Amino acid sequence: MKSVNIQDIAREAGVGKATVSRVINGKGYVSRETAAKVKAVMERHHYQPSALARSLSKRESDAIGLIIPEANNPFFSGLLTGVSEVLDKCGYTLIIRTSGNDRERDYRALEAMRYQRVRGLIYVPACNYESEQDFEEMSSRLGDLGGPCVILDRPINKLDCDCVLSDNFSGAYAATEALIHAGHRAIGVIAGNTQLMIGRERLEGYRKAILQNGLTLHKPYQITGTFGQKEAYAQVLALLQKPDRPTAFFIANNHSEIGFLNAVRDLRLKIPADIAFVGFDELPGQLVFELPYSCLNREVVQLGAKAAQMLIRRFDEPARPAERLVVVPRLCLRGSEKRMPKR
Amino acid sequence: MKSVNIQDIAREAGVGKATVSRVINGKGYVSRETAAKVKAVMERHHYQPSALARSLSKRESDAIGLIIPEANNPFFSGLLTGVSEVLDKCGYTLIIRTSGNDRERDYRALEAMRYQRVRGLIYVPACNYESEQDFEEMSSRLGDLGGPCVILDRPINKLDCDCVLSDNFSGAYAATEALIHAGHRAIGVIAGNTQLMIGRERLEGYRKAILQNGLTLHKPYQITGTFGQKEAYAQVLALLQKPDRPTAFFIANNHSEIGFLNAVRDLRLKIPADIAFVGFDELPGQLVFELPYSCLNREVVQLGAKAAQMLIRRFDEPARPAERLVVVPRLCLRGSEKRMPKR
DNA sequence: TTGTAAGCGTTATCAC
DNA sequence: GTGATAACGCTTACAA
Repeated sequence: MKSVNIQDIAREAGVGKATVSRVINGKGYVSRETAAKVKAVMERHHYQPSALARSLSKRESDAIGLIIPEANNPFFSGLLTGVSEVLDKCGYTLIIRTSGNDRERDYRALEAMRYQRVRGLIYVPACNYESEQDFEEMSSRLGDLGGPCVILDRPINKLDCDCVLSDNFSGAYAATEALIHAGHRAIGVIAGNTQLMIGRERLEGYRKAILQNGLTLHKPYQITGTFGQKEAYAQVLALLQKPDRPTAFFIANNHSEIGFLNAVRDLRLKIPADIAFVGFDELPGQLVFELPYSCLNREVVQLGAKAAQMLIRRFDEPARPAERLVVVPRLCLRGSEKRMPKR
Repeated sequence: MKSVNIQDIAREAGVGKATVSRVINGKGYVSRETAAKVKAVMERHHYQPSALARSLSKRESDAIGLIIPEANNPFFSGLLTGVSEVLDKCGYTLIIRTSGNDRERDYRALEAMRYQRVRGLIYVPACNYESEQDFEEMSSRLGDLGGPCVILDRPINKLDCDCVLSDNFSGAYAATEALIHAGHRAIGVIAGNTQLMIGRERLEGYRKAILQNGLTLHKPYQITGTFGQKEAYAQVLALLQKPDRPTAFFIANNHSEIGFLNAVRDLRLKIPADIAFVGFDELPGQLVFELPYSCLNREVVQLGAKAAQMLIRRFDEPARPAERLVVVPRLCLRGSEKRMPKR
């Protein structure tokens, strides 16, 4: 890591390093000629100041941390894209870390960010840290960070902090209602991970829509606590083989949706003739194959961009009360929600 | 960015900061009791040293840069995942930046990495920098970086530098040969971006396979220079409507494959009965939908992990000759390559 | 308008 | 074993 430093430049230009610093930062008085001379020397040596030294000296880094559960998931890589675009544009540096949805790794990621003295953090927590103890722990850790934080996608209750969230409840409500409006009466739900708050919110949206529309909740139609594709597959397969199976499903997440689709395929059912549904988020490749699957659509890249903007804004107005942006997912009906006349 | 520093700890523990430093780094002599005392104070204050100061002092940062064209693409987010896993495990910090396949942004990314004084760089270039001038420019910039670099996926000719590449030629050759072995004689190619070397290598693999197997190259069957889905769509649509159309295609990349599939769908052709193919890389969602599309499969996450390992290894052995890892894509035949008897 | 010098939070080199 | 002290490369008063 040996390279020319400000001192070298100063010496060669025959000025003091303060002057070079002024030139670099374009502030403070410095005469036209001196500036030109210094610039020439800098160019000649391809001089690039050290962010390390600069941050240390200014007591303020230009690095921003991003913690996401996984990079290899279209939702999170969409967030990353949005964040990255904004930060690039604004001249910040992006430090990224994944938690694998694991609490310990999440803590380690937080510590790594503190170690790097990030100016701020954009954070998709591995879980919601709901118990009193977990919450305290998390509050303390976020406090130790020493900079602002924007919580993204997965809320942490009671945390007085900027956040960018989805309105999971409304989304689920709208999706379920779309099925009702299409004429369905027997509607099931595949709720996904109800350990996560977003999972529970979606389940509640479904329930509310059912009840508000004069239908009744039917326990066996509610597949909850399925965390992955496999579990969803098995449970959907079982439910669909019963005589009084639902005619439609609201499917609260991607993984479950894939399990569902596999089950439907194995049972040789037709969508939507035999079974209808509305999902949450586009499936990877759904647009590629132009499949007529209805879903709740979130502008994922936008979500990430918003979070980054919010964080940057917070740098300028540290005292402004915490902001809470809740984005309502857009319902995209493409046909899979339809109720077909009995054949 | 105000937090307790090594001085505060030293004062409170009643020792010198050198001692605290020794405790932090676990090297140098320090008595059991002193160490315990210091550790207690550090814990009490949640003390975390500053990577900034540490790097500056050691003249060596633990940040590693990653430059990729886009984050929102399964191939690159797979690389990112692999890189990230290895770096996390080895205690490095990951700084990421995207180029959008744009040369200027690529340069800016490189500069950002230098600014941050990354210890090393993992780099998927925006293009191959093939002209003499571009090459010189790039060499110089990589040299200025002051640390080792691993080139990933897209080679830069003549650059004496570690790299992790795919054997595009062999892959294309194998894919084309699979079509030949399946009984096809009229085989086309959709070569994608022949501006990029990987595009040309794939085209060459196709050509060699055709010739080596006693077939002849037919110009109209070779769709080259298509950069995206739209162009591929239009050209495939045109070609497939000709009377002497190919019975099969080797499709050199994802975007082209999507264009191809759309054209095939719009012409109501059946795969593989009417038209067969083998693609390069899995399509996003291909596995989800369990589509029987044959392709060349690269262990993407592995590729990223390999690059990271190679970089880290280079830190320890700076003098070792440049390493060049060329991974041969694995051919996955799932049915779309078949030649069906004439109906 | 410019230079000097005192930090910023570490590590590393010495003496003790 | 331990503690001053001088780097590291930069910014920022403060003088000049």
